[in-house]
Amino acid sequence: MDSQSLQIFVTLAQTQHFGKTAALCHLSASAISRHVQRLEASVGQLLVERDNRQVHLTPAGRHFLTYAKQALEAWQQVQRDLNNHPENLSGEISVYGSVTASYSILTRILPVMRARYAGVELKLRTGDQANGIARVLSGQDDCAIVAKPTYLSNKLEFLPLERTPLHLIGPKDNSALSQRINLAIEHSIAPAWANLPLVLAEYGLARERLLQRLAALQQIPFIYAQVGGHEAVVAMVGLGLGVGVVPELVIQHSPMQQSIHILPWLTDLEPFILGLCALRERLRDPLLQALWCCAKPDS
Amino acid sequence: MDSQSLQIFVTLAQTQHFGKTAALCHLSASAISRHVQRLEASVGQLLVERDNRQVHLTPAGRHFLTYAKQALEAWQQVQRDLNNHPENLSGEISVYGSVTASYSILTRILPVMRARYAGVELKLRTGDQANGIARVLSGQDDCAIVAKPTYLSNKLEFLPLERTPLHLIGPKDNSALSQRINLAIEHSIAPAWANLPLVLAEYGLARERLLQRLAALQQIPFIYAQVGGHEAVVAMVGLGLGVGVVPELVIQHSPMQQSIHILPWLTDLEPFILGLCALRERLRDPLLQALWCCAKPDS
DNA sequence: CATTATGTTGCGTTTTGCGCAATAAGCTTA
DNA sequence: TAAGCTTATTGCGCAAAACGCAACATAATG
Repeated sequence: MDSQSLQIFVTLAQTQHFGKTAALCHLSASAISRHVQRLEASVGQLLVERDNRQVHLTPAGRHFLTYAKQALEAWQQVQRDLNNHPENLSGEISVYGSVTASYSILTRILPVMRARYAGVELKLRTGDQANGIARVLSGQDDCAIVAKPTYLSNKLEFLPLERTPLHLIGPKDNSALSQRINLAIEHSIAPAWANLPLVLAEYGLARERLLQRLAALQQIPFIYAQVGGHEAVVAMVGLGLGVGVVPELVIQHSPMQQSIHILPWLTDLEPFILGLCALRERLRDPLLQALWCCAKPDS
Repeated sequence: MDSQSLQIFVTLAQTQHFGKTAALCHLSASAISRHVQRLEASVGQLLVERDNRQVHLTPAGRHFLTYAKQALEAWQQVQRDLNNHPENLSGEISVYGSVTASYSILTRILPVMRARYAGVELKLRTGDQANGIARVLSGQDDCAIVAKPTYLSNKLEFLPLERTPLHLIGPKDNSALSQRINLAIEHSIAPAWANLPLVLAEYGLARERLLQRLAALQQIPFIYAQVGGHEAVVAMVGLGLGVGVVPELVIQHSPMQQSIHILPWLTDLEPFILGLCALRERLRDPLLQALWCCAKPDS
């Protein structure tokens, strides 16, 4: 028995759907399936009636659900008690991050913070994710959602939260560029980087990794445009202006998702590790600690 | 959070000693240490004050202990509920196994059975472990504690419970045999099997694995004696009559433990997987099911 | 009858957990 | 004070568990 499996079971009971549960729990459907199977094996009883079309709880499952909810509640309670969350804690923390990062990460953290510390105001500042570390170091913001850089100042503390791969994307329209790309893909021809207009972030990890990689391939890139933020890269690529490298999360949350596609080149770029970053010194602030605790997996 | 870690924490709180906790939980001390560290990390609070000489709980640890006990109790309760243990279940089950097997495995299962089903009488029959499967197949006993054989009849169900390596043991006295062995070990000489008196079990997995292995090495064994049961092998080896192969568990529980030692040869024999074995057909009997549930790890 | 939606299974890869051995740190004894 | 013991922790190699992907099975839908 572990809290993750219980959480999954409770979610499944709510959604009545493996796929949706998988999305909510950041796992694959097969992982959900096996979690439930393990649970059933450990109690020796069928908990969920699966019907390939709809899922609903068995009587045993309903009983187990009340247990699971109570157990999770007790677990959260003991965590609150031990960190003796001063629920009258109040104040303001500023969090810096890209729109996308806020979307995917903050949506999980914010409700927990709200519930535990009604008095704490989170001030969200959005901008290019690549600026995050600088803004934390300079004290402009209390913490930031950033990708873990290769080297990290030891003044900073980093809490890893999510991992997302980097993809090379291209436009999906009927432009000459698209057709050239598709032709190359169909014939499994390596891309001609010197003729492939590149939309790059002005700075940041995605830019570095792409350029390093091309250098290693002894290719000279044709940089068409440099923009601030991955969201802008997706937008420009979607408009057919070139190809670019962005984290998968940005693609998933982009309104232009339909206008671009992932190209089968450079598929082994090192993925982004997204997480919270703050000055180690500042982490002694109870407000930041509270945020840190809420952000931790298995909160 | 998982039930194993909670159980470990509760045990540690009782024993106040990592080593003893490790033994009780069938783990190494380092594993215990890391379990506690994980727990502390997940609640963000020191739970145990370690002093390299004595361990005692912090205030947070005492609070967590009450939680852990309740959580484990609730978990056991929900398992009982779901299997709707008929506490007035009564009857008799016969369990066959060697003295050693009973010692190491039944001591864990019996208390649980007693607590849950006061009315069920467990009849323990001891004998050579190697007979277990035959006795179950012939219906003489309801179930047996046996080592998992290479091939298992599909009429049988096997529930793995413990794993214990096979060791080659020799006498520790000052006999000529001991001296010859020690000399060979000191000079890293391979054993001369043809001159090394072997004490073998009459039949069973340990015998098979040893003989197969020697055949693979193209060695002709000098079989000095064949006896029934691993315990007897240890006894004869302890008396200085030869060397033999027995599971580690048998050594640990043998009164002759001081008279023998493990030889550094044949160290990679496939280990024994000890567990419960019963006829699949008979497992529908609620009494056997009850025993099965109590035996399961994480009961 | 083909199609779509959805849960499960096989398989290769990654992550986690474990034991062993070395280490560190306190207590006891000479 | 130093040597010896006891006991928790850490580094490292390895084995088991968990995960994702893709293929599969099955039932509702058009």
